[in-house]
Amino acid sequence: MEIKNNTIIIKNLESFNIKQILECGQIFRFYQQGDKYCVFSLDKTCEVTTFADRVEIYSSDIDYFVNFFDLTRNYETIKKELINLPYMQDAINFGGGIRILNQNNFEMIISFIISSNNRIPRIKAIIERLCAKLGKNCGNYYAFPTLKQLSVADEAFFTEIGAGYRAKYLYQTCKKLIEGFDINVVNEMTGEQANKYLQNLCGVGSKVADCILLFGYHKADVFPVDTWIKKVYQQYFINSTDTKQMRANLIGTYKNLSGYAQQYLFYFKRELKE
DNA sequence: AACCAGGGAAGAT
DNA sequence: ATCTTCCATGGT
Repeated sequence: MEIKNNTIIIKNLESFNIKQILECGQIFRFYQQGDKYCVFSLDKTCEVTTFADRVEIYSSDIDYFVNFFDLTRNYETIKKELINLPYMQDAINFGGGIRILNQNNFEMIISFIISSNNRIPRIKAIIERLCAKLGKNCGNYYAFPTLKQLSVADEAFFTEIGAGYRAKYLYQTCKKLIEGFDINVVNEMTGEQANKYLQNLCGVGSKVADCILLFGYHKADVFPVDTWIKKVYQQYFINSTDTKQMRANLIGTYKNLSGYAQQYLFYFKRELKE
């Protein structure tokens, strides 16, 4: 990786594929424009362009996006450790350019409450309306609203932006955060403790908690079990419907690299649907 | 334990 | 073309 002016240049394309990174289920605020991707996080944005020999990330906040794209972590090491574990060979061959983004914990909490029992295009649309209504105008896009900006929203507001029956979850959770529920103590917890702790928020069950922990706190000892992971598990492991057992067995299998394994498996299964 | 609560995509008929 | 299912969580 090198940095020139307002551009990060990445030459190791083996562990950086922007399509894979954006489409493995961890982020909702991005779109493709011709040969480049526009990506948004809080009030920041960047443009990612892939060339034959390099990727360029253009932004006025270079430091933010070095961390955001997790560029100081060695994914070769992670893949080498995982490749010998069950079903990782095909998944890593297919999606070896995946990285786990370092996203903002508050943005992840709100976004993944919206994600529950929902599909990606609709999740993206709800979040866009949320930003447009309450977020700072940053010129050609809107920032993700701050907690303070969200404090004016009532349940009807969340219904208006199309959140459906999640409206009351969002309202309740914002209220709890405004009242001082601490989302930073999670950093000091194990995945297991943090999963329980986040379930104190309305609309956050075990799966949503794991997504928040993996994408908002980079906790890799969790395993979000969604419908695609259930398919993987039933096909390759045991034909069971017990989600808790699946999660425990998968974490038992992939240990402290569970979060990475989940992303490789999710992307592999969701893209191939086989 | 079994059901329902937006809404829209995907699957089934 | 139209009907049914699916999706995570919380509440009944």
